[in-house]
Amino acid sequence: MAYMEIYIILMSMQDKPIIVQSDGGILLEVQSPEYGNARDAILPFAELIKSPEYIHTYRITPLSIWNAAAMGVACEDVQKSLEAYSRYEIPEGVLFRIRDAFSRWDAVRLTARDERTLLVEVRTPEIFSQLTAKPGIKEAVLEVTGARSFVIGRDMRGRFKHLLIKAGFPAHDLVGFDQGDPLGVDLRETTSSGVPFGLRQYQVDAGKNFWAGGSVSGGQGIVVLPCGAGKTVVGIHAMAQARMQTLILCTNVSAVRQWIAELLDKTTLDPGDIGEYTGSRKEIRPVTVTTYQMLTYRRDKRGPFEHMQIMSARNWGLLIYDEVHVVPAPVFRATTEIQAKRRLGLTATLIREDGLEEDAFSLVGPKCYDVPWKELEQKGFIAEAHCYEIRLPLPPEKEMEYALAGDRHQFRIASENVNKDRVMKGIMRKHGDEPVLVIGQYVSQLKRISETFDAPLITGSTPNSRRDTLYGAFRRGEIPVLVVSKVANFAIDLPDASVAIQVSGTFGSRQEEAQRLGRILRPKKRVSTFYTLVSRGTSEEEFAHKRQIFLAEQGYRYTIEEWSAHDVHA
DNA sequence: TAGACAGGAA
DNA sequence: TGAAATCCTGTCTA
Repeated sequence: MAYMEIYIILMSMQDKPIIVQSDGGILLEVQSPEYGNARDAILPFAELIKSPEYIHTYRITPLSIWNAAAMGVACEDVQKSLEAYSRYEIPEGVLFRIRDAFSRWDAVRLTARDERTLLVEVRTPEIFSQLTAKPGIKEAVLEVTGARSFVIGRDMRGRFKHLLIKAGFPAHDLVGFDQGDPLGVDLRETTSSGVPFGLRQYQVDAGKNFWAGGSVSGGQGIVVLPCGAGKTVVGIHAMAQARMQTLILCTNVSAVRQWIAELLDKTTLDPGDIGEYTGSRKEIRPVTVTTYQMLTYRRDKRGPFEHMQIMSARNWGLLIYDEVHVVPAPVFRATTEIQAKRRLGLTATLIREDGLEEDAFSLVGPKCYDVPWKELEQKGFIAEAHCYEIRLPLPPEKEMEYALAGDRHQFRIASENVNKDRVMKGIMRKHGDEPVLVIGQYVSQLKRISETFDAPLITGSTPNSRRDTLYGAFRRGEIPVLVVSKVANFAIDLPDASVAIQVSGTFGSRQEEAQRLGRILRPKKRVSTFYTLVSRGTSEEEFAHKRQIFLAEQGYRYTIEEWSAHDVHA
């Protein structure tokens, strides 16, 4: 394998753990004693792309540089970090592109001019002519006020920023924000159950960064924190600092309820101050919590968005985008219209697959905070977890069927490999009396497992009342094994288990994996163990790699175990 | 007022 | 690449 070769080459050399490639890719050796330091040094300006066992690949993109620049990282800092850990000289082309990206940051400034217009100032006359020739931007120019400046309408603020980033220039937005109607909200010193409540240092820092820039540029940005690090608390903190009416957007109804529960638990707000705007309730209150689907609902494809008006139903002072990496495009479009509102995005990972990261950057805001993992590790805020990928053979009688099947069918054969059942038995024996959660993708496979192990099964068609009963019984230890389908991705109320076994994964995205694993690997007293079962030599291995990216992103180490047919039957 | 369930959307 | 989950609305029942 190629990775293995690279690994051998790396191991045979000196102690510096990274190699910068001419395409901007960064290879990081995981086994190096300097791994942790190098990772924390490059993470502010590079994004993790691949994370197989020995070598992780990061990438530097214009967007990753702008995110860094927005957080106050300078070009020299990037250069120094790379030089400190790079085994070889850094390719000149890469340095050039880093400098170029930095030079584009702050090359275009947007400031308030009067009640109806904004002033755009660009760094050089060359950039001026380049931009004003662009379709869309050209039409937006109301008046040219100099060789490097022009005027646009206030209503163009979002559209302009969007066009600008597509043209390769992130706008530095210094226009400022609407005041928003006031809201009397403070953090409580003890939660409703009497437990002392205080912000953790990194939550304070995240809040500080979000407001950095004061009245003109403070109050827009994205805070990146791993699962379980208390993103909701960061949001609540921002509300308490803003003291303005707030609209909170979530991915699903469970998250809506969770937010409301957290607000009641940790702030001085009354139930009457907080509204739930979902399918079952339509409350608009000083603090309103809703779903993205609610906003994007339309009766038929060409019809209007029927609930989008809640964006302007009140004079909101702050918008919070929970899980900002999954915001649907229409919500971004709506967000272009309301650039005068303060906006906080919360996420565990900025990366999304469809290229909407530019929208998140230009319309919600640049990244304003992420935590060095080491800090979380040292303080025990990231769960201690052991992750195993177990590779096992297909049963001999399935091999021919697999070889002859089409791509789609192959994945299913690999997923439903019956050898997995045997391996599961072994795992359960090993963990004795610990509660075990079995997670899978195909309901038919899960049914089989559920029957084999005499364990209850929860799928999408399981009514909520039965789910609650089963969750409760599992939590109390009355049920040793619980089998769940994709509901695990969304169920916030899924009980903690210290052992999870994933028997089939998805074709799907990293976000989905992130969601799923994040729920399981929540910080808890006991060390958790996570197993992924993969059929060796099948298309499943490829998808397993995607899953590993998340684990590495969250700072987890994992181990690969190869099981032979003999091991499986032992 | 709450719930259960069907149907459509993406 | 496909399967299965979500949310919303609307209707019916108690």
